[in-house]
Amino acid sequence: MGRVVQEETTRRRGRPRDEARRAAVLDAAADLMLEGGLAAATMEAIAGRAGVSKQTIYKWWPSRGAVALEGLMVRSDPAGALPEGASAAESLRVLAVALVRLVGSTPAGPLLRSLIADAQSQPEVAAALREQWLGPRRRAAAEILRAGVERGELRPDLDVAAAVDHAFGPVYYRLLLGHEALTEEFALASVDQLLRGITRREQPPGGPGYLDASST
Amino acid sequence: MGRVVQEETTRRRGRPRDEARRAAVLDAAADLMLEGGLAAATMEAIAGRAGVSKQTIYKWWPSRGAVALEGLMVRSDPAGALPEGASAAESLRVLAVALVRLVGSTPAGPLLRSLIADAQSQPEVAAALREQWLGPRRRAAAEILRAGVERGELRPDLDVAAAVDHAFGPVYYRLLLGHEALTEEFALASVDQLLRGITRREQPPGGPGYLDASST
Amino acid sequence: MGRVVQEETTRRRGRPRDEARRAAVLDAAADLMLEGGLAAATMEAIAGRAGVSKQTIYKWWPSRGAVALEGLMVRSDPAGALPEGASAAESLRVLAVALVRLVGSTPAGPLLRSLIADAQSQPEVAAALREQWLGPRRRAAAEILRAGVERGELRPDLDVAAAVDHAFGPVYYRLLLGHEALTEEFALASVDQLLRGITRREQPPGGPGYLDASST
Amino acid sequence: MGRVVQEETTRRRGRPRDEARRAAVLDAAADLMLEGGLAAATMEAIAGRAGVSKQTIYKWWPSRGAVALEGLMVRSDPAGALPEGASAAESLRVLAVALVRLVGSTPAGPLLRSLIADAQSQPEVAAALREQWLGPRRRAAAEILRAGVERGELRPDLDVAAAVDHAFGPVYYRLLLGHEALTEEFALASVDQLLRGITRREQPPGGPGYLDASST
DNA sequence: GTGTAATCGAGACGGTACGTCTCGTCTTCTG
DNA sequence: CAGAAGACGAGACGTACCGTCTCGATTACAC
Repeated sequence: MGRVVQEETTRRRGRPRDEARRAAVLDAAADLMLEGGLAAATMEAIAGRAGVSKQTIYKWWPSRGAVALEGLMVRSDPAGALPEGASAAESLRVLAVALVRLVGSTPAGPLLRSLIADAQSQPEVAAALREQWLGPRRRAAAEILRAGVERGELRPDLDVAAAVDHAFGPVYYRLLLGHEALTEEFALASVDQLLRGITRREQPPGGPGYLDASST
Repeated sequence: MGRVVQEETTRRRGRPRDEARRAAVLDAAADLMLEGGLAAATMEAIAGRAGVSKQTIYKWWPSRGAVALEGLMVRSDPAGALPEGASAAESLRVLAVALVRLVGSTPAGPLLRSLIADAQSQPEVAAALREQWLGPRRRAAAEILRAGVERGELRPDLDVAAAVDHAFGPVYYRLLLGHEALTEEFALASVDQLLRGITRREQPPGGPGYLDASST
Repeated sequence: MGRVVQEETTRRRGRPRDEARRAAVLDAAADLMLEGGLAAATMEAIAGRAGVSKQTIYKWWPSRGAVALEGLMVRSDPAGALPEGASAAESLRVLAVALVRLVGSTPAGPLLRSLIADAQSQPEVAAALREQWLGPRRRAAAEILRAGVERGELRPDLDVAAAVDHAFGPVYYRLLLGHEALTEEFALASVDQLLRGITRREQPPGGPGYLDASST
Repeated sequence: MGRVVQEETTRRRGRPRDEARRAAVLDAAADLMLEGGLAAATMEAIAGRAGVSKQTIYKWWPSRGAVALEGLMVRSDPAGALPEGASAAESLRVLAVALVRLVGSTPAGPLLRSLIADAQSQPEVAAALREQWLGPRRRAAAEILRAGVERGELRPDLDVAAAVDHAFGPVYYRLLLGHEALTEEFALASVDQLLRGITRREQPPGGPGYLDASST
């Protein structure tokens, strides 16, 4: 009945983990990345800022990347309610806007950039990032697309994985390269651009016009 | 019309820069990044491998990022001949394939990943990367798109910058996140997906079908 | 006449101290010092080896030195029976051989070396060592010498404290520096060398008087 | 002819070692041991006090013990002139007084105590200490004794190594245990006590023969 | 029996120092 | 005088113990 799993049946021995410190570490890491970029978020700085010893951090996280990843997961709520019964198009737009808001207005942005940077040289970070961050989000988007195909909204020959890349790749591109501002309009334009190519057309011009996306 | 700038007019005094060493440094850096990832390409390792003193490297490059950037520029030839008189669609496809080949089959891939990682914490690296790497490539693509608009191939209300992001963002996304293979087919699919949305349609289905891209 | 103080008059409440663990700690400490030198006998290692928590050790001993000292006292039996009515010479020889056997063939050797090492930087250890270990032994030796003087065996102008140092100093010297083997023969030679200088002679010796040394 | 080995023939390349820093490290280590005992002389404290980075210390010395040993050697001048043509007795007295002055009035005392403490758990320190500190001093004393035997001053059946222990062992004993003051008078008394037993006598003594001790 | 009080294991925690690593600067000597 | 060789200060790395501090479980006396 209870949706909360009974995980406290076997009470572990010894002094229990101090959850306040766990949060302090995650906060400190996020703050430092916000302030000075990820180069400023050294283990020693995190420990100092959090008022925690380095050993405590190493006890619970294997690397700086793991701290950042957990901070990222904590700070990004579980996907935000997708509207029930919405079309694929509408659902994708919600996801895109949520992503931009998350990385643009919360500590999750610097955290995510930090993680992707670390992932370039640390395969474990890359794997964790794909599994814990990217995977769920891509699966959610893929599910939306698959449902759209089934409902006849989208072309039946759709390459779902590629479509997800087309929708969100441009957002990550701007996030990491910074050559242009990462706005909600841009994210919506990316989704709409995708939709223009994959929407099933009996009645062609039902989709949004290219630059009208933000006006929707 | 010579595209090579006359840079040797004023012969500088003293011993001239040893170009052989310059190349050795760039080679060593590229090799190390290929072998052990960018974490292996420390300044000391580069100096040792190149048979050059650290000081010589610092003399000519301000940071490890600068070395990588120059190595990247050296290794990526000036875009390869674009077919004269080709359509915007064809030109973009050529660019996309060239990009995937470059980052997928040459030392430029690891170098580029390294640079983007460093750029997350070093604004100078980010700026240099945008100016020297991204800028020229985006300008080339933008020019192609603008020409396409002028020739009436593409919609007149096209947001050129966004379109460039839509064409190449997915490629960088896969390059950096590694969740799916970065193939030429995928790059072509990205371009085609873009084209489907921005091609001017008197005759609607002239563009390629979504999954037929690679067969073109 | 009972030498054991009545210490159990006021039975304390609560769970009493577990004497088996007390012994386990002392054994573990001694074993570790035997095996890996005193550097191996960390508090954590002792606790682990003894199957006891660190807190239990800190409850009963203030420092590692205190553990070692108690281990040393436990392992060195109460002086061994000195022969009744023996001469000062014979008694000293017995003490010397007992000392060498103790430090050479039992865990007391490493324990003692450990304690003296710690005593160099921890005054409390030094004090405890002098009071509990060195003091009783030196007093026993001094008493033997004083008795010898009174019986007319030894010179009346004997500096007892210095004589004790001359008899046992060389033994500690070899124990700690390890430049030569610490054998029973050597210890006996040290005692005999002392005796040759302090034994009362029928005809006063031509050599230098014992306490006149500094006036030379 | 020159007794100094030509060690600079092959000039090494690169920046030469900074001798000022070498001295600063040795001074800092000695100072710290004087002030706070050897426990205060951590590598980090030495580095900080000397205004030198830790890495520089580790570059030239393998361990804290090595630093202390070199400081000890630097601070104890090469034996001080022994009087030419002096008797064995006089020479030993000079050595003994020099030793007490060294360890009692200079930083060499704490340094030596530190080294002997470390030697208890680090075999390399013990070996270095025996070879570089104890060896030369014991050899000098042994040579004095051997010369005394040859000149007929001392008994021909003298066990030289044991005699050296008898002369200096008591000094180290008091240095390390600290149960009594380590004065020059005490050191002289130790030497004289030894001499009383090993000086050749016109009329053979009634006391026990030097090497017969263990047969008693 | 049922508190009540101490002991004990387990282990989290803030610290300090360790010895290593790489960075970027500097100093000297060699070609 | 350019450049290699490399010494150096700085500072983060990840580890090891220290000594203190919760916890919950256990044990024995006292009521």
